[in-house]
Amino acid sequence: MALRHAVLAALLDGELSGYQLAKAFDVGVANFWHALPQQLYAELAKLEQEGLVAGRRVVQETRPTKRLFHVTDAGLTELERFAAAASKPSFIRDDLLVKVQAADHVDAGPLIRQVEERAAMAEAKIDLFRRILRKMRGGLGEEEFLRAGRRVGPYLTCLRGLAFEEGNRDWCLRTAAILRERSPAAPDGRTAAVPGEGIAAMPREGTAPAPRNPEVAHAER
Amino acid sequence: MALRHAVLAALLDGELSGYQLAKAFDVGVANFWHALPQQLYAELAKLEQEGLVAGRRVVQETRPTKRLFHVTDAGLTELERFAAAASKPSFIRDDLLVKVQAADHVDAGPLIRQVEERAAMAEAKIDLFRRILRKMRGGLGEEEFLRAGRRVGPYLTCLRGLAFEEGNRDWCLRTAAILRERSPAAPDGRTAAVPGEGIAAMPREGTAPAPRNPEVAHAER
DNA sequence: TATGACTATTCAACGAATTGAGTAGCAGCG
DNA sequence: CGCTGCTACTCAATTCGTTGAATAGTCATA
Repeated sequence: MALRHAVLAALLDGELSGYQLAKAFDVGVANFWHALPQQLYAELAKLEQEGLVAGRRVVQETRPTKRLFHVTDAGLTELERFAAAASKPSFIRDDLLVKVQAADHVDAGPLIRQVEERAAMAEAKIDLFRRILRKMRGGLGEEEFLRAGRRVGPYLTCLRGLAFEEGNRDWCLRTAAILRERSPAAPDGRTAAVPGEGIAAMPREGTAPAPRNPEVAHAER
Repeated sequence: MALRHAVLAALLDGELSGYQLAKAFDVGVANFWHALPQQLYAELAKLEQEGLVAGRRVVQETRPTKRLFHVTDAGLTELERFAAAASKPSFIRDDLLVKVQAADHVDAGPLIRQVEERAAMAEAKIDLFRRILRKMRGGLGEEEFLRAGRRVGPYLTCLRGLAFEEGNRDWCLRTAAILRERSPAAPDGRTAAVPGEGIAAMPREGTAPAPRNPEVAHAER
């Protein structure tokens, strides 16, 4: 139930069309949420029905007519309500982490390549975020802007995005180096996986009073 | 289509029941994916049908009978295939970031409280991750373990989780401090929001050759 | 001796997200 | 002149994820 609020938050800085919104949410710049165009159009329609946003039609000379949306007072009230309610914890969902989790059972070559690719993507995002931050604070220094700037919300979320991508890059580079070193093969990848057993991955530590192994009989299937 | 692979990856270190799997995926320890028990039971059933995992029934004295699952050869092959295929970029979805994005339009008090609460949660996870890492590497130093340890996949993903939570904590503390300083009110929160206009949040920079403002006429609704 | 918490799983219903396709005019390129 | 790509949006199908509830025995706590 939070896409709607993400949309409201994104519209706070001025009118946007569904299309512009989609750009903002799609490409890397979605540093606080992610969504596809179809979802956004659908959400805008719902928000408009409920009176939380309002749109005005803008006819253009050379391009298709578009509709620019802005947050209404009711929308602001709803955002206020949302902001005061409890947040659910954020969680990561990342293909690449799943693959690294399985790293010891899987061909290291392609994995290393993907981790390094991801490092490069992170680097690109870091550059982008830095540019955006510079633009937002205008001539001011960061501390100054954060103390006195008019609108710091987007700046703060962008800072989080920056730190996230820096963490990503650092971890990817280190991980790639480690996997490369462990992988006895050619410098550009290409290895057979070394199976390797043991050492529990997940903790499954005694939260309960240690179930003193109540297993008794085994029947299959 | 990656929950299945997350399950396979989690089962690599030994048999788990749906329930145990749910624990691992639910509480903080899901440092590479997140899912609810119902999803996991459903996914296990599908995986079993497709022969990617196999379960054996374990009758227990005092507790309900459970089924322990392990990855089959076909499952390993599928993981291998997955690991070699392209990854989709990871994205963040976080309520709290949405709220901070709207920080300038919203009551600062509850927000600050939530950000600080999140910092504390991050701290707790940091402790947990550090304990897990220590346990995984046994007596060895980190570098040593990463060079020579048998199973580094889970260690590496846990390192990412640790760095993520450290980033979370640092950002939350800084953000809380900034919002507190900007908020003219009592030291424990309670402020009226300062509306404030301008400054574009999203970049919407000229990716296309600068649409030289083709707006012409406005009609409403 | 209730009470609630844990183990272990299943079912149903709903809402959210992804996939894929389609429309249609304009701009720039070779 | 045809091609690709951009703006701007819509529709349908399907899968994925969340919410809520139920069952049923065991164990520790008050």
